[in-house]
Amino acid sequence: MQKKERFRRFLEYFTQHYPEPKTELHFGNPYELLVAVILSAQCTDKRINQISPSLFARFPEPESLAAASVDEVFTYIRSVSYPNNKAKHLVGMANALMEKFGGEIPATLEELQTLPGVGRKTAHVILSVVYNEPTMAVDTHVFRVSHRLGLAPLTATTPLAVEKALMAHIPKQYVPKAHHWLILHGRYVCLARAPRCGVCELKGFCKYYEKVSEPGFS
DNA sequence: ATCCCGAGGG
DNA sequence: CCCTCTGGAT
Repeated sequence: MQKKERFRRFLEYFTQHYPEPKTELHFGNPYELLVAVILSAQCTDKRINQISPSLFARFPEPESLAAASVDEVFTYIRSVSYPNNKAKHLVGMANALMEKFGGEIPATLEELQTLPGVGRKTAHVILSVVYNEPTMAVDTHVFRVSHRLGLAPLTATTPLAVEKALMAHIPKQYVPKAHHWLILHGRYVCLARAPRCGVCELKGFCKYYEKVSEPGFS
């Protein structure tokens, strides 16, 4: 099957069945989203949503977070992965927001990536969700699902390469939605360890299913 | 033992 | 390129 046809069927299916996807992280403003996305690295959204209400109540805006001690922030996020690093990142991020951007969340990839704890993936999420820009954040789900479905070539071995492969074939107006579609599919159907091919509606054009359903596959 | 919406440093 | 960070769920 042609790559173009794979993308067409992928977009068609989710447009039909999940027309308005959105992030499952809970947030009330761009600042809260930025904090939540930084915390979400190598951690489930569910856990972030469990600790974020008390964190946002104590540090409701960049000013209070910038003035906080790393030790106190740590006590709010101790149950997420890498709490020491993330506590430092959050305080450093808030200080950089205050000093360089007047407390506002910047709207360019370059500016966002200057913030401590904000790499290419997090910056793309902010651009996509907050500013609705056609950018593709490639996380572990997007990376895995893109390869399995055959939306990214096996030669795309880095997140950036997968990002370029997806951007080359997804119409701009679908990019923010496609980001969520790939994540949701990875989270609930195309699981890393035990993909639920039995209930997957996309296996008809999935390269991974094509392989695992071969007669002699072990 | 492996995975979860990665980033920073060597 | 590699390594480290490092809690909780499965």
